Amino acid sequence: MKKNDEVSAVLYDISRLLELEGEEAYRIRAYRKASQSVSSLEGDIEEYYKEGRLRDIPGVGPSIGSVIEELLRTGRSGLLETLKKETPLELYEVIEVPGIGRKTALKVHRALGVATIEEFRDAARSHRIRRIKGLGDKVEKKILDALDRHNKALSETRIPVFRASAIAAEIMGYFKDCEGLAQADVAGSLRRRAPMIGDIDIVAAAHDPAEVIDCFCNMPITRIVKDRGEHHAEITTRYRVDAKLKIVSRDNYGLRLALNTGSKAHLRELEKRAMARGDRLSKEGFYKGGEEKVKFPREEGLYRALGLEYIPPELREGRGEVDAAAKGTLPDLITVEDIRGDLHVHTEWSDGSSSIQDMAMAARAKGYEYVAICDHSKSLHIANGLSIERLRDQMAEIDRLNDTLENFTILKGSEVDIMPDGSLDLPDDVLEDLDIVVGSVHTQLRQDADVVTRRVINALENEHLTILAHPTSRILGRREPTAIDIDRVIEAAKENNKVLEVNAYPDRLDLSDEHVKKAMDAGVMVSIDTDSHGIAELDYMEFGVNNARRGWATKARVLNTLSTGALLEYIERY
DNA sequence: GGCACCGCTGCCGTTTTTTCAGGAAAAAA
Repeated sequence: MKKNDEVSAVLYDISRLLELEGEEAYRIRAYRKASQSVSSLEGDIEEYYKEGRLRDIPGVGPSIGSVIEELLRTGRSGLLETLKKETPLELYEVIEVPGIGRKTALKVHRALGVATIEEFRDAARSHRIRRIKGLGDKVEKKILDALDRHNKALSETRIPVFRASAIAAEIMGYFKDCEGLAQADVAGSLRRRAPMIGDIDIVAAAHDPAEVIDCFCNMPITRIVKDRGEHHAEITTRYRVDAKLKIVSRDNYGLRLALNTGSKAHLRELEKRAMARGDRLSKEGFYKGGEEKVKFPREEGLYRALGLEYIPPELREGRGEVDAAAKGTLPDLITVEDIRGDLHVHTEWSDGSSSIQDMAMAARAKGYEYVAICDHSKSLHIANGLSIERLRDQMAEIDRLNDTLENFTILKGSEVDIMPDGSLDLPDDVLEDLDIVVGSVHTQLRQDADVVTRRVINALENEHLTILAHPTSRILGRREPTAIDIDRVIEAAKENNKVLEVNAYPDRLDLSDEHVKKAMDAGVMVSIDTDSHGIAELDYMEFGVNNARRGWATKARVLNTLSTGALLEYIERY
């Protein structure tokens, strides 16, 4: 298999150098695709070569085929070597930094001979970049800021929860075939459904611990076994995320699961609670009256012993959940089953990939009563935003489709851009003909706090707007939220009876859990919507609901738990 | 540069605005 990786790496390097040179995009993409294809190849590429089947590999044609052939025959690539003479490969790392483009990087490289990220940083710090013709102090500062942000991003080793969930599901799938296993659960921050996950914690009980450890260390996704003991193991997966397994006793499984689920702040609260009741809870276990050791096969028993309602994992963040559980005032959390429709989805009319009808059918198949088609409005050109005329056509199309549907309603909506001045991208006479208006900020994301806050509040004061979508515009791990003052936004939503979205798109989760909590505390409604751009993405709902649960959201405060009639009435009223 | 589906070809992601610098890069879904 090593040869496959080697070939894949060479093809990838070629694609990067071609990109640096400004080669035609499709040629770059062809090499990249071939690289990907070779790396995910099941068989040995040398076998393909020997059998003359290289071109059976998807993305490999005559040209790339001969590059691979040369590589396997001589161990070298003439094309790669020629390209390397022109441009150093390290320069590619610079253009990968968001905010520094290819031409700027090349210009700096040619003027100063610098190539690595460190050299660029030095060049910017010593003000050598501002002296290059065509660049100035502003660009120099931009480069420095971009490199700083990049540095911060590199030290972030966590991954978004939806990716961690998929990896954990894969691990649990392998466990099914492990005979020595009695029981296993995901624990840690993933069980709490935190937005970003550092590593995947798994707690298991075993008939045969050695076999289970073996099983874990020999999974197909295991790349490196970092640590291995009689009752624990730690691996790095091929997704570069670590997974830890702890084998615990069956009779105290519940307590161990709770201790391994955390959070630290939550456990500290539990320990304090135990102490106040004359008991003791620690890593060693639970001691009734400080002396008698009590075991809990199930978590519920532990919480009961502490005189608490059972606290769902999503709430275990030390944000007052233990007090609430003691008083019996924990929120009755929203569940996926409570959701009756999706109020923010796209179709092929703008930048989605499915038709209106397919989105409607898929939504109905999920058991929903309604779906709101909210394609982009005219100003968002990159997303193929709808002109007023096309929007009118779409509304007519939805009317036609609704006539054919029973027990399901397609709502006419728009994800209308909130313009930099706070006005909406559609005139009132269009807005009032829509069933639902979802407003979003997509441009000018770097406005000052006061400007962007006023902008959004202005939109919230528009009588036609129903929902404010992804209120902070954050993209997990990639883009910081806008400088918006969320407290003022929540206040304005309250005053104007507007709904704030919990965008379920997995790298948005916006509102954040903390912001959802603020909205709940303020008595503001939220709507959990997927922002789907195709039928498969309707399944993102689960991540939005999990995120809302972390923010203590209850069914009563989630707009899209309403029936179609109640929903339309609600929109009409406010 | 690869590929699909027939011919010697066209498609593969796109378009506009903002920003910095004086034409061009970067950002937005």
